[in-house]
Amino acid sequence: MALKPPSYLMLGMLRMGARSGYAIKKAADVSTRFFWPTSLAQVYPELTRLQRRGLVTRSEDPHGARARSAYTITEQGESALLDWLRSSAVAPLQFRDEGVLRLFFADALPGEDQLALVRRLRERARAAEAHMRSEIIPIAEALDEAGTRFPAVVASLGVDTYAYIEAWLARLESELGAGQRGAGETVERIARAL
Amino acid sequence: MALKPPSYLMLGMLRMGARSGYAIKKAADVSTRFFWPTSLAQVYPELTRLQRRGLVTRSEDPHGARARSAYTITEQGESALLDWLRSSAVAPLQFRDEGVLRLFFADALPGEDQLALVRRLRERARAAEAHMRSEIIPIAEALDEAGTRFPAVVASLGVDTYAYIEAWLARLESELGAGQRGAGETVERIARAL
DNA sequence: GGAAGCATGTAAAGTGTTACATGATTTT
DNA sequence: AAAATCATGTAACACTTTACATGCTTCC
Repeated sequence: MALKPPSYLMLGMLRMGARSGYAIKKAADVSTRFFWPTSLAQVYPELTRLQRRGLVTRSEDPHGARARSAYTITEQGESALLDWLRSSAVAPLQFRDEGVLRLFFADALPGEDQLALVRRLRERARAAEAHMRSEIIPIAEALDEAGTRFPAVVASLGVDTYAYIEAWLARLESELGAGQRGAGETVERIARAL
Repeated sequence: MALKPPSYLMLGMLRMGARSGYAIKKAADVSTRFFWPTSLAQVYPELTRLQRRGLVTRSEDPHGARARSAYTITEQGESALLDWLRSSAVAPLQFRDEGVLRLFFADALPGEDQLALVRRLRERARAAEAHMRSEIIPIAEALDEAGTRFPAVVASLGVDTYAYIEAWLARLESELGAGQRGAGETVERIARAL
C-alpha cells in the first residue's frame, strides 16, 4: 500500500532532526499544524509501520529509567520522501471549513445576525494570523537562519493569506453594516477595492 | 448527540430548495464543494438520521417506475439550522493540504526541483481559481439575482483567495528562479511587494 | 513535595471515502 | 441502440479524534 501524507510528515520531521514520536508531534504543533494537524495517536502506530517497511530504524534511547525510542530515517526512507516531493501528482486544492459553510447559508438569517457571523469569522481569521505571527513565525525564522528556508516560506504564505482573508471580511462587514444594498453590488465593490 | 456540519449542509440545501438526496449532492458539487465536499454515501444515511429526529420529513415521489424520495425541512429542522448559524462557537480556522505540506519539506530537494514544485502548486491554484470562476460563480450569481446572496459572497471569497495565493506563488517562483539568495530575504521581498 | 511537562502507547467511537450494486429515464 | 445521467443505497475499508492509562523527570 502506498504511503500517505501523514507518513511523509513523519519522514520529513525525522529528516529535519526530530528523534522521537513525541518530538515529531511537538514539531508539528509549531509548524505544520495549520495545514496538516497531527495527533499522537497517529504518530506511534505510523512510526511502527514505517519501521516494518524499512523506511526508519528504531533504537532504544532511555533517559534515566524512562524508556524512549529514537528513530532515524533510512536511505530508503529518504528516497521515498524525495520521490513524493518530486512527484507530479498534487492533490487538488480544497479545504473543509465550518465557518465558510455557515457563511454560505447566511441568507437564512436576519441582517443583524449576518453581520455578527461575519464579525466572528473575521475575528477568527485575525486570531489565526496573530497566533501564527507570534508562535510559528519566530521558530520558522530561526530555522531559516540555520539554512532551512521553506518552513519560513510556508509560514509567511499562511500569515499573508489569513491577513488577506481578514481584510476581505472586514470589507464585507462594512458593506453589510452600511445598510441593505444589492448583493451583487456588494461583491463587486469588494473585488474592485482590493 | 449533537448535529455535525454535514447535517447542517443537508438542512441548508433542503431549505434552499433541493428535494432529493441526489439533488443535495449535485448542489454541493457546484457550490460548497471547495470548502465542504460531500459524497453520496454520506447523504443518504444522514437524511435518514435527520428524519428519525424529526428535522426533515420524507415522502415518496416516484418518477415513472423509478423510485424517488422527496425530503422537506421541518420547523424543528429550520430552527436547528438557525441556531447553528447564530451560535458563537466557530471551529478554529485550519485546513489540510498535501501541497503545502510538500512545500514545507522542500529544503530536501535541489533548487531546480524546488522550482518545479512551486510551479505545480501555482498551476494548481490557477486551475482551482479558473474552475470556480467558470463553473461556480455563474451559478452563484444566478442565485444572487434571485435574492440569495451569500453563495455569491462565498464564491467571490474563494476566487479572490485563490488568486491571491497564485500571485504569491508566482512571486516566490520568480525569486527562486532568479538564483540563490538568502531565504529570509526572499520572504521579506515578497511581503513588501504585495 | 507538588506541578508541569516528557514520553509512550491502547481502545473505542466516530467520520469519511471508495467501490460495489442496481436499474430507470433521457438524450444523442 | 447506446451512452449519459438520474437515483438510491450497501459494504468494506481507511482515517482521525478523544479518552484512557501509565509512569518518569525536571522545575519551582
